[in-house]
Amino acid sequence: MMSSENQTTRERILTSCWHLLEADGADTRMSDIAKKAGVSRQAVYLHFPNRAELLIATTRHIDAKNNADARLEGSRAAKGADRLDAFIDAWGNYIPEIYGVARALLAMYDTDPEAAAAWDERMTAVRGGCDAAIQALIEAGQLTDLFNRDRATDALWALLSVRTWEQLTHTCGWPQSDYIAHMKRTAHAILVKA
Amino acid sequence: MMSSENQTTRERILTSCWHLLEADGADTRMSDIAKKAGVSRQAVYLHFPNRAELLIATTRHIDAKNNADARLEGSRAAKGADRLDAFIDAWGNYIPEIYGVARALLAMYDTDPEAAAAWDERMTAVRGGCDAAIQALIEAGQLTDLFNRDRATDALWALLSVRTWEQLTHTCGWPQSDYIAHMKRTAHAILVKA
DNA sequence: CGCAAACTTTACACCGTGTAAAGTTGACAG
DNA sequence: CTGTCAACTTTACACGGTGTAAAGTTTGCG
Repeated sequence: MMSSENQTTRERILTSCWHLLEADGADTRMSDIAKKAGVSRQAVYLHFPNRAELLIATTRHIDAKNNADARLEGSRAAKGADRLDAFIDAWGNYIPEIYGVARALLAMYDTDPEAAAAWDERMTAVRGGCDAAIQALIEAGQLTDLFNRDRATDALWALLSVRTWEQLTHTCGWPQSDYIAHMKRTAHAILVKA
Repeated sequence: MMSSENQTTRERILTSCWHLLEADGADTRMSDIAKKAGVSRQAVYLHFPNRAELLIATTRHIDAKNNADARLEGSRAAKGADRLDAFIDAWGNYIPEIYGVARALLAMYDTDPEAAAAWDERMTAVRGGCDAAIQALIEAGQLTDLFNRDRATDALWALLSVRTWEQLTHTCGWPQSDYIAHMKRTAHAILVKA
């Protein structure tokens, strides 16, 4: 059934989508993507049922290309506050990679339930990473008394949101390295026992 | 020219828009607003040239109803870290008031330049408030050495963003008072000299 | 009476998404 | 060399929301 040929076109659509979202922004149209992939607009619908699913598939494609799981699991060895830092490094430096698609998905969050569900799923996974980092702090006896586990996870999760990254790096123009440093400092200041 | 009658209809549209955005969310249509105001959809266009301008006018209307300026200027008397707290109280407790319109405006940020400009203008004003609070810290010799004035303002601004408020109170379900307390604690932890 | 402002009603252009279906192309199986 | 099947193209269209256009209605008022 020609799976290698099929993959090639499908992949061309995915990477076109990816690159357009990175460059042109969240309002990229189906026809733009098709054009860039060198394919008719209808052909896109042969591979993806709708815009939301295309975007979702694109995130998965990016994850695969970036070994996302490996990058985000790399922090497992570290203990206590070191693990917190490792997680901030891993996730904080992964945000730029997915930012384009994230923006597009967020833009349709209010109108498209499928897009909302896809985004929520991803963010839940990130929250899982936050929780693991907090758990490591607890095990090392380093978590402030001011938070229980849930609240500490919420606080870290909010701190590391894509929108906060967007504001500091894009709106305020902070270099990525400054963003990472600031997040580590802030996370320590609010979460780690003195 | 019947300015009181005119105002009445215009105001009915504005408050309808306001309440619908608070209840139904950011995807409220022009026709919904018209219906709620007891007026034809076309009549809305007699008062506002387009959706963006209606939303902008609605924020101004809300500001007027809430004495926004007074609330946000109330912190002027306080000095140093007290002023920081006063600003967090004022702005943090004002966010819920404008959240509905903010969401709608943000939703069209990517597609409508007018909406983007209006939002940016408002957020610049908030940044001004952040800057004044940081300035108060500097004057009291209480700002950490780790930040210069600009960076400290950026950090506070990002911390107090509408989206972070949204995530903590809506997604995580924090009570408003917990949000305020957490923001004060965090702002102190990262900005105020020990 | 007659004008004018505020509004209604009807109609339509525009855009982007998604559906539907008939036509083209090329590989490969018998 | 022929028939078939999958991948893709082309054309056409329905839908929903925004915004424009223009003719009609109501009401107050000089």
